[in-house]
Amino acid sequence: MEIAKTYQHGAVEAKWYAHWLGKGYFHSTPDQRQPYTIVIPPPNVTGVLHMGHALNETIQDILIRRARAMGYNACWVPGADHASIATEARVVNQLKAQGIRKQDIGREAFLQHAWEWKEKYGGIIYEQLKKLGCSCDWQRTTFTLDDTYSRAVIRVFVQLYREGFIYRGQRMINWDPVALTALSDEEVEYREVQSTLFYVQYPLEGSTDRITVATTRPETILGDVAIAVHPEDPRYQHLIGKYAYVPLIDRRIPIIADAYVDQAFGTGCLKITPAHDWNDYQLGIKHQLPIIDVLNPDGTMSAAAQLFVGEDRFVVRNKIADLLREKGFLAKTETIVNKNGFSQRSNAVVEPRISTQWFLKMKDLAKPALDEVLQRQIQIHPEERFLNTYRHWMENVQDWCISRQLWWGHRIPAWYDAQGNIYVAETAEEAYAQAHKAMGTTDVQLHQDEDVLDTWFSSWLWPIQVFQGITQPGNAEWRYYYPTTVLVTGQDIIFFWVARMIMAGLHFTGEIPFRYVYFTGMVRDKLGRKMSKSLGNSPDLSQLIDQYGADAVRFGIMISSPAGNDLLFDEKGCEQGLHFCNKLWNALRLIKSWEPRINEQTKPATDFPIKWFHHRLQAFIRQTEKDFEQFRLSENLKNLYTLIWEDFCSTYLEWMKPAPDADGLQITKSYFETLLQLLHPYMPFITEEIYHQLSPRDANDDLIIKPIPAATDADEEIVQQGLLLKDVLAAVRQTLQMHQIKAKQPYELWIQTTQREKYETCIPILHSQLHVQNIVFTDDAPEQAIRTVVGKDILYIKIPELASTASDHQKQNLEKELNYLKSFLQKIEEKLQNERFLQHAKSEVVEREQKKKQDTLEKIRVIEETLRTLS
RNA sequence: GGGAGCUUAGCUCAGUUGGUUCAGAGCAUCUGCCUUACAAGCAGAGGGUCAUUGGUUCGACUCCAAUAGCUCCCA
Repeated sequence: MEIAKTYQHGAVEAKWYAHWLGKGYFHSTPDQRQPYTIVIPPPNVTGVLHMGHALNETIQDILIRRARAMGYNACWVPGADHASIATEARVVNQLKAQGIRKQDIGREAFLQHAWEWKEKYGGIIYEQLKKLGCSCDWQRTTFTLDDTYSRAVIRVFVQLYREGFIYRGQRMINWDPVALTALSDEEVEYREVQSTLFYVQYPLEGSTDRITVATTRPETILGDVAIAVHPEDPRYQHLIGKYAYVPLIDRRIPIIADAYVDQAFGTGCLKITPAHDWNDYQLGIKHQLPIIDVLNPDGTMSAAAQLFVGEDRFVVRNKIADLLREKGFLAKTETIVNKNGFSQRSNAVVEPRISTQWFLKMKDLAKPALDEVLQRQIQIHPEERFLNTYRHWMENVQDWCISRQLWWGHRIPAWYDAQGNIYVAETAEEAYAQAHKAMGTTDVQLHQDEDVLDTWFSSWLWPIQVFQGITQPGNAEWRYYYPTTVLVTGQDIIFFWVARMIMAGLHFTGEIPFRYVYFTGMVRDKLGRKMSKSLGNSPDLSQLIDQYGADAVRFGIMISSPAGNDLLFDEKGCEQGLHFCNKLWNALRLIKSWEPRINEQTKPATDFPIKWFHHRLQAFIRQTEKDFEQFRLSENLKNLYTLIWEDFCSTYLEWMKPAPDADGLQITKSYFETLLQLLHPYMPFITEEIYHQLSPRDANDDLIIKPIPAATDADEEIVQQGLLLKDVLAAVRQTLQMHQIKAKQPYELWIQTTQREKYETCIPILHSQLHVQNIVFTDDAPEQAIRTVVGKDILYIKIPELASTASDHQKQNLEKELNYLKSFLQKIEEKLQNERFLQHAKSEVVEREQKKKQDTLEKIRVIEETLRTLS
């Protein structure tokens, strides 16, 4: 069969994905083997795959494919979360475009629209994962709003409520005035913005003086209830205990002292607005100040504000400033940079707001979750970077606001009676039963809480509930797959997800949810900027795959992403991947071209290449085992790339030319197969394709499931001999090139060495690689020859017409080398003469230094001799 | 303001227990090649005071401290 001259990725990738699926290779069921389990960090159902996902999912696929080939029962569970805020926002917008408001159609109808939306767009991300080659067990696809999953969420809510972890209370929370919902602390992003600092003068009671307060939020002065100064601030001692008037509305407020106030900021006077600022809220409680909420939920001014009622907070900010200026209360303004909180989902400026919400007490849940990690029951990679972050958050954890004022999500299973009593139960029937019992009558009307739960309150159960561990505790699948093996996720959701999954795992099952956590960095562009929609610097993944092929894209992503480091994505990497595919393809073409020629071949003159590559390969397989233990995927891929390109293609295959015999061909194919196996996790499609092109295969003989052989011991001696041979080849070629000797020009190679046996087996290779006429061993320098030095050996290139000279360049190089060796030697000698070194250093170290000294002396002798004959 | 991390070749990064046969890779650059697998290729070359300063040590890219610059997290 004729093999195409270039590799065509498109058709090949579609073909093999369908083949693997058809064979059921991705599907896992419990059996005798050890499980290797990964649960996908569920992407938003609203999402399309971006580069961050691509990095994440590629890593997971690499781990799962490797595990599958190492004989584990590999199970990768895919799925998505329902993304309350994001999805609801999409659906609301879609309805708005049709002139429909969600309040008008009601909860039921709205949810129907939302489900339709989910059916239509929710699967996009799965198709993209398939395109990328992800070997997920699609039969296990889970969605956080599935019926059973929802039951699990409700069940744990009820459990935690009964255990006293969940409470309902009025507290200050982060409010998203656009999405009209509470947010958790983690859903707020703080970013620097340019703001105006307004210096507002408050008239003092019983005086014509004024006190000046600096604020970036003049609209909130309408909610001011006090002015605070530092108790030791000499400027304001006389004012403590006095009263001032809020400009424009003339509210009489006290001037209080509190050490919290920063004397250096602004004027050293702080206005206190407990309803609209976290710190003011605390101060308000401490000093028993009233709370005046001047904002409506949508960020407009409330009736309590008295002025500008119903107008937006940002509009009012300017209007108030103008009015203050007009009335003479505005002393001055300056521009400053401060940090504002933004909603991760809607990007609205978050408003601190006092509101009644449901909270989960975190302290007692966090403690065991921290301990397990500190005791390394769960190992974080890379640890040095993220363990401290994890610990810090866990030690300072705040209660988690878990209610959201939305409809798309798990409705809070709490019912209220007319008196406001709360009944928390898994079903309405149970809630009624509770109410009947409590009230001693069946004449009760209950109303369920309107709010839903934070999306993360469902996804923290993910590793347990994808195996029904909550709804069917102790079931066989759960027992088999849980705890899962490794969680791969971005460092940005360490708190959202990782920490809470560990808490949930320990609390609900008594076991950790996974043994390893592998954190990836952020994907940035090649200039180091975060990828974002607004910058437009995020490449379209589908387009990238169409252009380069999924294998090349996976290669491009992995080749530059060491664990935990940010990945500076550059399309160049994909191009390199594409070239690599081409290289592999051509290796296939070469090997296949040998097939019809094996009969012509007699036994090769040396089996050194075969021996050498065998040991080289064994050493690599062993190293690979270590690399995967330490999640050093990028390094492993780099080394594999070099092994294939340099050692296999440029070295081994060249050394086997013009063609091997039948046995040699067989061995060559088996080497190639092993390389393909090692590469398969990174580049699944082309490796499977080449595997099948290389030899006819039985029906169930596919690379994806072919077990990777265990490494045998590598003979370091033979590996070294290969390196020597490579050095000799390079030295001769370099010398020829420097003397501008054409490749076809005949010459003789004389070798002066004390390790003749190392050369002898390789002479046929020297002949085939160097087009040398004759090779001889010598003990003396021949006449009329160019010299070059390899280690302790001297090579002479004899060309009758050329004088016995070296180029200046070559001399310089030798001199440079000599200087280096001499200073090297000096340092070794100093060391060996140093009493304290001999006393303190281990005996192996001293021996090694002595060996180094001998070797170096020998090399120096050789170079000096060469230089002498050159001059 | 509190905390963490980073700083090695033009760029992106390796360098695992301190001991110059380890200062390395890829990309980029330069030179020579259309050698019958591959020009998406082959064969070579150049390039670094390992941020700075001090300390520990017989010995520091590696450990410690300070300084500078960068990044991230938290408030």
